[in-house]
Amino acid sequence: MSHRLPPLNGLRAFEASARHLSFKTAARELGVTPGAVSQQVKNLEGTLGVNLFRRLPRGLLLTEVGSAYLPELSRAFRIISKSTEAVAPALTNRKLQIGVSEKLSQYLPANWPKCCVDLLSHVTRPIKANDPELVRSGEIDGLLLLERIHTRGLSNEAVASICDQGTDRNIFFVCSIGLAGCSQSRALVSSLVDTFSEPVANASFADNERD
Amino acid sequence: MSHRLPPLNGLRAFEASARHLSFKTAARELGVTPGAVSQQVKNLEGTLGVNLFRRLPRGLLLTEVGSAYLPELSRAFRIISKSTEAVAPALTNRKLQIGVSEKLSQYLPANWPKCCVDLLSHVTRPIKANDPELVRSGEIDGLLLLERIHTRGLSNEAVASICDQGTDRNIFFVCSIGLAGCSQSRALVSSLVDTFSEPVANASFADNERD
DNA sequence: TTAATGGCTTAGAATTTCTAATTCATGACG
DNA sequence: CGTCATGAATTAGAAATTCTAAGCCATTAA
Repeated sequence: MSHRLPPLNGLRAFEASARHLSFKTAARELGVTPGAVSQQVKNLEGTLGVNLFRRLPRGLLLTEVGSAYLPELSRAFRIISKSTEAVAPALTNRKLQIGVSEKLSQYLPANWPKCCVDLLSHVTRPIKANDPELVRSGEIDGLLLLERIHTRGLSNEAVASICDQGTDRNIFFVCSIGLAGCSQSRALVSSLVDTFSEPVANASFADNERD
Repeated sequence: MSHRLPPLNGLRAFEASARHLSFKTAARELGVTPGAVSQQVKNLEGTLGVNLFRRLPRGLLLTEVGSAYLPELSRAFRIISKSTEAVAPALTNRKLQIGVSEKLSQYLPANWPKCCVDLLSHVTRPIKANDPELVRSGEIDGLLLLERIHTRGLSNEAVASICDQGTDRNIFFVCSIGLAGCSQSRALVSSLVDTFSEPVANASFADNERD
């Protein structure tokens, strides 16, 4: 029996937006721009012929239809998610969701991490982020910054260095202790080292930054 | 809580292929070419890191992993499908306008579809038609034929078989992808199956037709 | 040995999806 | 009131994905 299905990516966009009641935050979760989410949801509404959200100037409200739809979709996605985990334990070698600071992203190659051999099998495309709370909350797995910041309880290592307007600056990798040194982290770190070609000397550097 | 989801279109391709145990027939259901389905599934297997099918020279076999995965996915898709119908009734309350080929109409009961219980609440009385362009243009919703025809971008499935002068022939149902599997289509198909009393097996003989 | 079948592969085309930039409406605040 | 900041809507064009078409291969059947 074949299924009648609306556009699946639109559903995913809707599900995330509805959980956050925000295209903006949904976009961050999905790793795309808010405009993309807005378009996906709009397209979904178009094919369904109903409105799922009421758009407010500062956010979203679910319509009645939307709130009837959401839990079902969440359930379906949860089934997919769980059964996928069960079926492909290889995914526990899952890709890490990485955050990169605005500043640092200017120094990364245009379509990093795609440009690094094999790196995309270890990390997803990064979102813009500065906040280690995102790591604590599990929203992202790791964070790359140009400054050392206050990260009690999190691993925070200088992993490479770049030259910014004549002065050397370190790249710091923030992640949970448990993730430090896992294969994905190692792949990430060594790709950064390669990219910026000069491995960081070991003990000196890490401390010339403010919090 | 965000979901870690594999490529959704790949999942749909896998689910259809697994039901049919054939990329070729799945492709018809999905309205694309077999190559496209093959690619989607392969890509899915790649991101999962496991094989879902064993490819035989003449068809497919589910791997252990694949057969554990299939029922869960079917369940998820069914949830999506049902909740979508519930949520967008505008799309589902409408009777489908059906076309039937001259040839086939000779084999249908005299006052079909009136003779089939409940079918008239799902489809209107059919017009005579052969041309899938009418489906593309939206002039009709579905087309019943005795031959497989070229229908790029449309679903085209063998749904029942009749005996025509000693030889078995299939009845093909052409409709837009979006309409495949909707409640009306299901009602139509199952009434045909009932009428001609011999359900069509899924992968085997539905395919000895050329386009 | 020949024909047919169904999956695989590949380049390039077609389509979808995304980004980046701008616009708009609202609410907060001095 | 102005001025800002926020978040959604809307574009054109770029980027990425997905599809087709055509040829290949191994297998089966006649």
